[in-house]
Amino acid sequence: MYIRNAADASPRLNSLREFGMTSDLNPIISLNEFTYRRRTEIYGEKEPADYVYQVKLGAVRSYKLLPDGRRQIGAFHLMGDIFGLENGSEHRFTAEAIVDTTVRLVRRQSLELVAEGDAMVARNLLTMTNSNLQHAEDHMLLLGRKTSLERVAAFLLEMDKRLTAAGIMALPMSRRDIADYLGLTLETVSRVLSRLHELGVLSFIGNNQRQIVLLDKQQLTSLDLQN
Amino acid sequence: MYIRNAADASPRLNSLREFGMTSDLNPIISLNEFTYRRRTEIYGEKEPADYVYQVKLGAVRSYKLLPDGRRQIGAFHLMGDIFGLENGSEHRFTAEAIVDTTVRLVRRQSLELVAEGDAMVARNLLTMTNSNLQHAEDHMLLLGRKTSLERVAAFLLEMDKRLTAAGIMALPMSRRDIADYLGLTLETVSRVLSRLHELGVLSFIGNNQRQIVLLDKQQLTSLDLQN
DNA sequence: CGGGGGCTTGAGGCCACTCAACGATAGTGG
DNA sequence: CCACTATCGTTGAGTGGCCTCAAGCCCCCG
Repeated sequence: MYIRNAADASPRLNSLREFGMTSDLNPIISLNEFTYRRRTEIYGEKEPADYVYQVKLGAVRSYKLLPDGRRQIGAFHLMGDIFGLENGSEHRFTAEAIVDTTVRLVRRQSLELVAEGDAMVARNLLTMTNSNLQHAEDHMLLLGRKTSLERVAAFLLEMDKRLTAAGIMALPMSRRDIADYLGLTLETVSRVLSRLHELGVLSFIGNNQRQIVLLDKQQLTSLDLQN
Repeated sequence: MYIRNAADASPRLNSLREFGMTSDLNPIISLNEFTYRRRTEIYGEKEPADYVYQVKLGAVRSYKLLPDGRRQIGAFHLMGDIFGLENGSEHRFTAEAIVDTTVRLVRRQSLELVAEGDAMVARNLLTMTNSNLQHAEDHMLLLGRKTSLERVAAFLLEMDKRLTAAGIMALPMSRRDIADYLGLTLETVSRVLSRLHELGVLSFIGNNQRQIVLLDKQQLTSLDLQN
């Protein structure tokens, strides 16, 4: 997918700061916003990585596909997360909006140009790449060696840290998304969640199966078998 | 593990170059060699990351352990590979010599100091971290979604690129290592290799089950279901 | 109100795991 | 040099955890 209408205009230094990609002496970089409707592609695997994105509102999934349709989601990007940052010139994942999502975007080239002259920015790039790496490393352990129960527990704890407000965790993603993130099937995810419900570890709000309250995080933690 | 006797001496600019971590104007960094016997730990998970390593001779496995002993190997480091490069101050894997292994090592601090002043070196650090990230991303797909046959095929092709000489691939690692890398059991790995042997895709040299000739890489590739 | 997507639950199956036996090899010590 | 032992690899039999297939419900949305 190519950016259709990034011809918005006025670059804002404020936003760049939020991007974590600026220090005081930088030239101004063009920075735009764009909104994607739910279930639309932001970029595809192997497309040129011309832009770097930050989620302003919404949620994004990054995944790889096998020829026969099997899907592995490598990460969910939530409010504030930066994604699409590749070193090579091509994206290594497909990125899709899970719900209607507004992103800020910067040309990769501008970013590189700034990084060239500003050690602080360059350092931020490295730090970000490194935290992506750490996440992937932890996820390899989960995918290679954990049971379905441990995977779901780890998922709930991860999401809890990232999107719980007022004790309620509002998941933007479907059971299938969770399954493809955890290397399971959607039925298995559903069964495990039911089991955790029966165990009194969590409970659902109203009839919405995506709004969850974690009643016993300690038990969840003990189920996960952390690192 | 801490470096016991890195009191060798003369820093060599040559080696630093090989390390890919120098350009012409750098100060000289102390660079030492050290040899680890097979099955000894080079560093442990959560130990301070004081050194960065390069395999001069031998092979290394990097892994995470769960409390009950389940192991996930994140990467094998072969001749020329650099490992132990973390952004944070702690190692995120345990690294062990698979066979007797000689490494070059640099203090992380020196490296950072040089990177500070030399954009070229800083760039190399980012590139290296990024290729580690790419490997981890591909491995997540393998661990989350591929069958045992596809995993072993992918493994063989990966190793073939890295350590085949004169048509013969001499694996330094055991079946258990391979299994823990691929998220399988050693028995499954052994069975799949036997099957590939029967299919005429590969053959073993002599009585050594670790020396393999790939007879039909094309078929292997089609078994892998690449990315 | 009709249709489709999302979630749950049940029944049955299969792929990889577990447990076990055995042979071969390499490393160790007398 | 040889016996001893641990490690490594293969193979078979049986099990089980997760997958597949299927049905049914609910909710949202057009």
